Amino acid sequence: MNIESVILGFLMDEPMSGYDIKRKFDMSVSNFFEATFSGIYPALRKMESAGLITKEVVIQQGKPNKNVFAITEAGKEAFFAYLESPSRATVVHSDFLIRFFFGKHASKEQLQRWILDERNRIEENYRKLLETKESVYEHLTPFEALTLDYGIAHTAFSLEWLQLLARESGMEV
Amino acid sequence: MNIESVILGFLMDEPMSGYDIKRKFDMSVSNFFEATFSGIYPALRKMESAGLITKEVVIQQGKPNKNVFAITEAGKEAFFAYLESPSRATVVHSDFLIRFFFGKHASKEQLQRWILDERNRIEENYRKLLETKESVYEHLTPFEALTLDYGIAHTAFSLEWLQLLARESGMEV
DNA sequence: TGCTGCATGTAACTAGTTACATGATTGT
DNA sequence: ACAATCATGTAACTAGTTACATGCAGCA
Repeated sequence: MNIESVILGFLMDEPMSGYDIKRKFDMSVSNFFEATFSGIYPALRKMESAGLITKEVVIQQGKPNKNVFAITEAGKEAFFAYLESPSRATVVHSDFLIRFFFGKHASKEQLQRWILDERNRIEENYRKLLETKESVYEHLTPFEALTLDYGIAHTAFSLEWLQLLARESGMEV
Repeated sequence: MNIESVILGFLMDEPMSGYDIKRKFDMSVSNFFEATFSGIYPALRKMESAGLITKEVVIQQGKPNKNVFAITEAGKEAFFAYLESPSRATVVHSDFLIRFFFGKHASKEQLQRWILDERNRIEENYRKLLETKESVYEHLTPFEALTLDYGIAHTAFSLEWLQLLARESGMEV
């Protein structure tokens, strides 16, 4: 999976602007695939050149104009080709776990800071996911809803383990 | 965290060759940071130029010679500077969850394949982690042992959820 | 007066991956 | 005969990130 496949997946439902796409990323798959504007805009341009999507400029009043992209037949084929391609293993990059692994070289203050920062990040994510669930859950496909639930369960799991790691490494929690 | 910081962390304990370092990656932090030879060797070269490590050629009988790298004072400082630097959020890249999210566009056969492949990967990882635990657990620092236990618990969690996702999306499991 | 939201993009860089390339030894 | 282990590396590429750059509308 790369950013292009995911954008094509979004455009399977409805045409969107780069800005819409960014919001869609943040509200749906950001827990297992993050995207930035600097990744999205060049990707859209490239996909337009390749004939996978078409651009239409929409004039708005009181807001900047926007480029709305729609998927083409070639784009749909590319998306289905992605679904057919062999799936790849999940990749995790955890700075927290790397640091914790080397914990014997760290001061108690450093350890405490890492745990606190990580907890804050996870808790914020947890709140965000619950909020998303409340606001859009009934409009989701069963698959989308399940990935959201998975995200919530995963966050809860991480939080519990973080607490365990804190306790076991002598932090007062 | 980048590959250099992790290599420095390994070399804090003992000098190692690129090959040793690769094995160390695979046996310890591969669940939250993967590395390949093509990443390790250039990194070692760069770190040697920067004076963070020194190289010593060790002649072996019946085996190729190896370049053994040891951390320098400057290297230790760089490692401690890493530990002091602000920690970064965990990044997950899950092809499986992206595909599952777009499940409404997939055939039952595709879904089944994705779930099966993912299960095989997780189960293999689970076996690997248990094996690692059996063979080296007593030689680990408490921090290393805890990250290993976390990995095992996390794998179990993923497996349970995978089963749930399979059931909920109409797969016979 | 300043912040947030809407909206788009480029330039320079970094950090990796994939594929290629080699070769001896040990075990099955 | 073949695979696995030990051992090192380069070249070309990809896929992103960070920082920079702009500007209007609406709200407080």
